[in-house]
Amino acid sequence: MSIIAVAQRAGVSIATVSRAFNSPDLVMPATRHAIEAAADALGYVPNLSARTLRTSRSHTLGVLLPTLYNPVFAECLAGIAAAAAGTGFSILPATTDYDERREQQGARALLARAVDGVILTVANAADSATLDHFKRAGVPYVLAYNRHADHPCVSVDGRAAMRELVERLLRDGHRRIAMFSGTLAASDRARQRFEGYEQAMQASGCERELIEVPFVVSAVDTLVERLRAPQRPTAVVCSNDLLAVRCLRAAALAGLAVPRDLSVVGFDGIGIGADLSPSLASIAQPNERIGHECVRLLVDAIERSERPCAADSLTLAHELRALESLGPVFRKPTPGVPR
Amino acid sequence: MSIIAVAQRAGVSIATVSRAFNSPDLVMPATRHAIEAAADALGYVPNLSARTLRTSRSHTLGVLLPTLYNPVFAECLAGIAAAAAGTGFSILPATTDYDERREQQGARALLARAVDGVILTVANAADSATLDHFKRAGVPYVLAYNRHADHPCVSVDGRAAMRELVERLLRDGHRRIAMFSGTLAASDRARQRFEGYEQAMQASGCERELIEVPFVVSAVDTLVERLRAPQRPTAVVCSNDLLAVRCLRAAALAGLAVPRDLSVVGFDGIGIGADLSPSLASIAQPNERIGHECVRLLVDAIERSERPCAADSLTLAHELRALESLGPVFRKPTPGVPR
DNA sequence: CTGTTAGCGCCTTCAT
DNA sequence: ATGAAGGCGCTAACAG
Repeated sequence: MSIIAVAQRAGVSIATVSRAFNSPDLVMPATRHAIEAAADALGYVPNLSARTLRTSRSHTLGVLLPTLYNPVFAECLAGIAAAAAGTGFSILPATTDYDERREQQGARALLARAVDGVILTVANAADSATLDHFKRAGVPYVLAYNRHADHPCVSVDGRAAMRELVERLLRDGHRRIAMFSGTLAASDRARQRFEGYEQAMQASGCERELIEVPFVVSAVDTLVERLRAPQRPTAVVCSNDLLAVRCLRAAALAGLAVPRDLSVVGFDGIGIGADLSPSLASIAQPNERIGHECVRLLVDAIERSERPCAADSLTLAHELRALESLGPVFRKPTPGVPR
Repeated sequence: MSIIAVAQRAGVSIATVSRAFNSPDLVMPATRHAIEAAADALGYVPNLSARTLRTSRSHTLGVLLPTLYNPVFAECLAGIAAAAAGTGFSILPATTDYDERREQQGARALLARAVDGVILTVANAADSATLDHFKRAGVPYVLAYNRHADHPCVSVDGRAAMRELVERLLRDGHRRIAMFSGTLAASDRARQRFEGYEQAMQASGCERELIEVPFVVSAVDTLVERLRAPQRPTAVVCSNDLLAVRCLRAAALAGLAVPRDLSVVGFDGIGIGADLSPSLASIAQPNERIGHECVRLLVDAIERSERPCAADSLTLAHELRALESLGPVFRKPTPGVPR
């Protein structure tokens, strides 16, 4: 079933059929209708490969994300998929598992598939071989979650968000506020969030405490130990929700009630957080919307035969989801004996 | 950069270059090497669209899943993506949000993209317009999670799994075991799991209790109410982990300690379950592996120009993950006053 | 406004 | 074992 059959049935040439689909206003309404009628009488579906071969436009967006095991990215991908569906682009997802090599492989695979653009999250936007790769190849791209002045990004201001959060905790009476994070070296986002924590703490004169755990590893044990010590924190801010969930668990294992003895706040706003008990307070990012906006930015640029540039970057609003794990105000803890 | 440049540089015809890539044994080792050398000296990457246009093989697998907000499917998709990457197929994901219309749309979109095969999870394998659609179009497909004698499926035996679980709970001394499920009409899997529950309960002579909640809705309230009643269940088995998480929350809100006062077991084995507190007991499905096997089945068939058939179906082993929310044995509850 | 025509890059008979 | 040549379905000049 090709354009030819449609042309014959409609009694026009194939060029007209092509035009009727691609530049409808270039063809007389009458003939256009005849063509449309013929097309769906025959169940004609344009052949994307032929079109791609001819135009070297694949109408495909590559998506390179760290992992789908973190709901943040799954949610973002859902947003991307939904947005793409509305634009006639399809998406080609790949995950990197936070592995530099897999990131490169993924990039190569996407390039081989001739994607028209790429949406990706990298470890360090400031210095990413993968990013260079796309840049060199002239492939339009947008970063999701990463924030960097030199690249087009769709993100929230993690630094400010974390600063505000810590300021609020300080206002609530907390003094020993620790930050729980994955390896800072492995993620510019975690670093930016840490900076926000650092700034607020520094301004307050309170002592900072960073509990950094090697990536992926559960790290609950480290935390339990820390939470059992006499000078334990009264609040823990986490660089992401998955860590915050573990923090909740560590608190339970350490015999602390959340939020009575300890406030816990995550970052990301993954959906399941609200269903936990205590429900997980979090600095929520609009994950789905981030996906949407990435697609919009990218597709807009592509359709103008351009590439998104740093100036197109979007900072979306975050929202402190003050759920149960964030205590209302801090009451002086029973010293020594928690629980 | 096309096959022509490679041919010139290697001093052979384009036909030979094509063969060197597709049927290496048809060309002399010497010329083959020359071609390979030329190819990667030039950084040649075959043009998939041209190949697809010529062979009408897109080397793309459609993936139609209910949602990525449920980690089960995100995990499965990760498995699919990983497996596909190893086979030269790429994947084209779409989600349906459990909506019949979106399911149809998705199917149409995949068909329009000329996917070579489809991996999907439908509401009811026994009667699915979407499935018919693919069947009629002659598109090879494999069902993930669904189980039905007439279709190729990769799944675990949910009925048996649930039966075993309930038998174990009965052995542990539980008598009032309730099942917590989404709308049974909306999912054949939930129905099969319920059947397992039903069988075991019936055999034991204990009274069955199905707590069915409308899809998507949080349903915590319904459950809290039920758990506060005097004749409350001592164990709740859930048709999936997301519901089980809500059950955990409902228990907390009802003032019940899990597992002391109530055992809760989910279904699916989503990764985050193990990090909760109490950690979520669950009948774990090998989600990633389900994805892998779907790809394998489908690709094998496609490469033989066939379609997977019902006889190819795979039943993978499930595993009862007996984590904290499943109490060791049941101790008679303080009647009337829980907590 | 519509038709004719020349490829896009590749695979695949058919010869040799 | 290799080469020559046709055509997959479509778009984009170029004519008319």
